[in-house]
Amino acid sequence: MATRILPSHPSALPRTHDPNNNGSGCSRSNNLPVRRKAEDHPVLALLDDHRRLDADGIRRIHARMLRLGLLGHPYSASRLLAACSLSPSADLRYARRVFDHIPAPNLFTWNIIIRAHASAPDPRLALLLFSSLLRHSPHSPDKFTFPFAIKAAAELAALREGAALHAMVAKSPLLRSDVFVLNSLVHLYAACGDSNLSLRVFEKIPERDVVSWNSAITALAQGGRWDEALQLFEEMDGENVRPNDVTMVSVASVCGKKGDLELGKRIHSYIERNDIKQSLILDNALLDMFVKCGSLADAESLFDGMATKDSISWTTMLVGYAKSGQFDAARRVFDEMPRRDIASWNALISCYEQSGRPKEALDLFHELQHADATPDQVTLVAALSACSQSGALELGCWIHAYMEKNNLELNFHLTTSLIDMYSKCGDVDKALHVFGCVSRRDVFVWSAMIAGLAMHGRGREALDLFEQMEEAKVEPNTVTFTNILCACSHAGLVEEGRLYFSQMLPVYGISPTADHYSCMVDILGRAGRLEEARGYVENMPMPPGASAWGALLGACAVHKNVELGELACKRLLELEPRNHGAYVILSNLYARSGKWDAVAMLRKWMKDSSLKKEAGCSSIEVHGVVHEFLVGDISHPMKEKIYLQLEDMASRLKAAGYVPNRKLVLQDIEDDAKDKALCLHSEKLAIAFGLLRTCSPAPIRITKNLRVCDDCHSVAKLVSGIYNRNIILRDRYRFHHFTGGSCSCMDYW
DNA sequence: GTAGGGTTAG
Repeated sequence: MATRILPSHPSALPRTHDPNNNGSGCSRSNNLPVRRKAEDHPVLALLDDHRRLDADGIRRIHARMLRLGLLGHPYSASRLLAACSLSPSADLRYARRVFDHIPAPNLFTWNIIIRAHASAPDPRLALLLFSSLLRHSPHSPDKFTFPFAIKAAAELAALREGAALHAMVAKSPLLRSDVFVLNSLVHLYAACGDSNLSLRVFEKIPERDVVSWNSAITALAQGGRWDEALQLFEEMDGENVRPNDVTMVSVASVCGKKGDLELGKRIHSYIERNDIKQSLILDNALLDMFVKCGSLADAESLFDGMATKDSISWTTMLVGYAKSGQFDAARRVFDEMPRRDIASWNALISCYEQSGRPKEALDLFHELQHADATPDQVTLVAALSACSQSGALELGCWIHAYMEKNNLELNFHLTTSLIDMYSKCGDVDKALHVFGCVSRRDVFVWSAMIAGLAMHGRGREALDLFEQMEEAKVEPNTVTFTNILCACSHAGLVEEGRLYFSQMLPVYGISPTADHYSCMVDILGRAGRLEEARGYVENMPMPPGASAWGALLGACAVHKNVELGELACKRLLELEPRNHGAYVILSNLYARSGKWDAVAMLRKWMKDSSLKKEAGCSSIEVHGVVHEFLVGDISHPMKEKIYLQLEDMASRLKAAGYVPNRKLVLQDIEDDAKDKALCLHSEKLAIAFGLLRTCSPAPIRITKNLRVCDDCHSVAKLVSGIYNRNIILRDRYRFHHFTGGSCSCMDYW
């Protein structure tokens, strides 16, 4: 902490105790009608009820006190400072100016000004004032000072400064047994993320009060030690400390995090039985608990009965509906709530985005531009993630520019989101640019960049980056390794993949998870080493999941191994009976191997079991607006032009010798209809729209929710040559850059 | 001589 930059405090200057100096710069008149002690001047009585004073009232009293010379008296001055620091309309800059003009502030005055800053937006000032107190005043901090200073350190999660304060406390017998001081230390260590230290302090408190227990329970709750938090709650009883509303807030929050509805209901009735004080915060915590436990009915009935509600109450209900898929109800709550703050917007935007509804998320983000709220970092992370999902590069760029224009600080989270957005929207070089511009990178930032290079098939660069990450002494985590293995897979780097996989545990201390094994299956399978891949699946230390069997099935489809493919598909379907993709890949495998009977059988079976395929959906962004297409979509306002463009494409492709790949159509229909179904695939509609609405040299960027089909892949290649346009297509697994008639994936995906 | 610590959403 930069305590040295503290501006010198006026009180630090040597002072002569001139009775005529009232500290206001004017000489006191000797002609006061009645001489009275400054401490009981009637004007001070006006400050008694400072909760009711507004800024003007304080200013008037301040002026009178100046005229009367009362600010030269430490006690009277402290009364004014208390009023202007603690009144609800407190203006801290004003308070600070008053403080700076008090000639000899007493300890009470120091405590007030430190307290006021500890819970203000910049708690660093409280710590600066504390160090100024130490260095420039004749007073020593007391049992009142420390809780405020420690609170400031807690707000900043400043472990080093907090520990220094703790060390000072430990030297004084009076301080180290004061329950207020100790409670604030329990809170401090929790806020710094060290629940162990927090508990150590708690255990040494000689006479614990309810706040001690609450602080310790909260420390455990926030440290993810839910069961221990509940255990501590039970222990309170044994020590004859009655839980209060604050206790129950933490306990309810733990129930929510555990998702334990039964326990939550018991807690709810405990609150009613034990006459725990009602509070808005407690009601909100219970609401949140019911929502997290998935009981909307309980949440609704509590919400309906609440006498007062704030935007947290409304937002919690909104999230409840959204998380249970009732987006109309969520939107209704959003529209009905009396006051929407940025958090309400964030909640709905995030819910859309996290439920795979990026278009709704971005529509709402657009709506926010005209609303009475300002996007914050949470908003932008959610919006960027929605851009990533739908491939909305233009909007993503706009958000990036918005951040720069508004000097929004690029924290790790936002940096990661930006890199992820640029990578997933197809502009990995822009992602690299962002990566190169930030000076500090945590493991998530590095991992996102490695993932970006991986999905574009730039495996070598991804591995180089990993080496740089090691040189920068950033420890990789389990996600980093998934991304590295993914890079090896997309670039066909078999030996490298094998090497990194084998080093995970012995060198990096990270146990390979099912995901990592699946990546290995993918790496080996793609390279045609099917038996070795099968060995990985069968010798995993955990039961192989759908992703491992899926990787093996995909590899079998590429390398036309029907027997192993059937086995992998069977195992996959045992785990995920409704995995439509598995049937499609198996059917493609049969078709490629000329097993038409099997194709027909599979087709019939799928029809009989009325298995619904996840609808293929392609989106393309033009001038900041995302357009979505389903197969055969006729809902777009420009549908006539799009279908004319498709006809143009069909005739030019035919002239180039293209034959539709009917084998890929699973429906039992005539050849003509098959051709039609093929040419109406969502990615072709999006390509047609892209040809219409964008101009060379801008690439046509398309995002597809499923794996791109063989036929669309061939068409995209041809279109890139015939129309001389670059097409960048992102499918569920990777990017395809189509240029001059060929694709960056070398037809291997 | 005055006062203090702990709690809810995204």
